[in-house]
Amino acid sequence: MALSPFVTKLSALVALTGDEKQALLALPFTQRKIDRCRDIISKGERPNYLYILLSGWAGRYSLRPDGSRRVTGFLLPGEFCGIHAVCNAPMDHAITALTDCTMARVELAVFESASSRSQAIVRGVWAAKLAEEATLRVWLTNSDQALRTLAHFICELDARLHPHDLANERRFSFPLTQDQIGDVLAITPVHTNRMLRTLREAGLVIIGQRIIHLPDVAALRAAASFDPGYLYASR
Amino acid sequence: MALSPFVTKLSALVALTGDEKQALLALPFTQRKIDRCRDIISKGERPNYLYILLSGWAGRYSLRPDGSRRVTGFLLPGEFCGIHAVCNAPMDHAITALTDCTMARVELAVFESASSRSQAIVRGVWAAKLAEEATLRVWLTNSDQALRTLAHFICELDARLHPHDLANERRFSFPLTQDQIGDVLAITPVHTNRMLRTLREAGLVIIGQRIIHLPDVAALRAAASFDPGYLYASR
DNA sequence: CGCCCTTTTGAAGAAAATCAAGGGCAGTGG
DNA sequence: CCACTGCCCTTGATTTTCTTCAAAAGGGCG
Repeated sequence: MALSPFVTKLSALVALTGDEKQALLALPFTQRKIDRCRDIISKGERPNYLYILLSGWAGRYSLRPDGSRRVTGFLLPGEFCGIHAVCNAPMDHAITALTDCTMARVELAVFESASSRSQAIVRGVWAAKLAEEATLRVWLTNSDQALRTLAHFICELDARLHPHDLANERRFSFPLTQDQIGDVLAITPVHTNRMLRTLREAGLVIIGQRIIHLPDVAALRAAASFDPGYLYASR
Repeated sequence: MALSPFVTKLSALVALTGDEKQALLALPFTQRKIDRCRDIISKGERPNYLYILLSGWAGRYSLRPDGSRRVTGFLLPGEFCGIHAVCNAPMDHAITALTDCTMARVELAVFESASSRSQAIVRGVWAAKLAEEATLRVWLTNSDQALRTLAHFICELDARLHPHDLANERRFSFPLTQDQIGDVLAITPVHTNRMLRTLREAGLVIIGQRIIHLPDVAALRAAASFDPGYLYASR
């Protein structure tokens, strides 16, 4: 069931019937692997597909006049992009593989015909879009202090990766380099390193060997003033 | 023709037929004035209307944990908000009157029935939404240096207010205080003042008496690395 | 005039960038 | 098996950018 992460993701946003889930799982798609650091969609492109991330982490980014990169959003397994294309607009930004990725591509026309038969699917896509927009606003609002921004970002990743996990301690794969984190938070890698050290010394976040350990999620969320409401993942 | 700014705005994004324009102008609406600094839509609300700004400037904003405000987007005459509500989601942010405003409200059901009869109107709304999203990404990407961010912001306002003006010199009403600009750029009002002085001394931007004067738009755009493509206002 | 709001400027301090240098570790090739 | 290389992480010292605190000046309006 290769598309099942997509179904899981949509189910977190809206209630889907068994038939709707089956329809999604039955969508025809092509699959391909993308190496880390390669673009999945380039700026200016007009994609003809709905792209669904099956494994790995990907990111939306833009370039500054000086050539530096700013990551403006994340794609985690089950999440999608390319929807842009419904109005045939060129991409205003690019999407890149932050780790090695596996992507599924569904032809837009095929997906549209499936969604035309289900109001819930349409609402799910809308909800995902709204959450993305809300996330952009949260990132804008939170960009005042690097330490809190970093803590908030880690909370967001945790909440998006484990929407139903109620435990207060977490340990999960965290494949980003400090350079990449810097591109996300708009700070230098040196400063990223120092802020991570501060969080480590506070006993809130330990990263090592591409694994992150959060000994006390509640304390981390408090430090970050994190409220997951903007992710619209209440279901 | 009270809704004509709305028609003008949509026309800038998609081609509308005479019939479509007439249908929009014939939409029933209620009108009201909102004083500066008062909220138009609050956070958490589920608006039942499409709100169209007829005069004045409004802004989307969120509050930080410390109570300070971050403006995450602008509404200029003819632009709208409340579309959020199509999926009955609560507002993740609030909308406030940055100056005294006049707003029109159209019942969502009424607007939806009008748009169901015109694919162009639907595409116009989508295009506006995409431009808004692209703008959020540009703001995120550009938040590295206060001077360039300020110059870029002024370029954006100019481009949105005068999409068809090809002259290189501009003079127009600019009702924001330096406090408000600070809330937009996420810098202190003191620093806003200093950056404005720098732009004034460079002969790029002169603000006084709620009027802004741009003696050399091309030079300002160059200094800001401003490219209006993300506004999707090519028409 | 006197009040409030806004703008302006100065001086000191905090936050983050920049510059620079090592160190660990995995993979590669002799 | 070990040296080499490339990538990533870590830390220190210095400089730039922006904030904070404080004070004063301008402008519109009762």
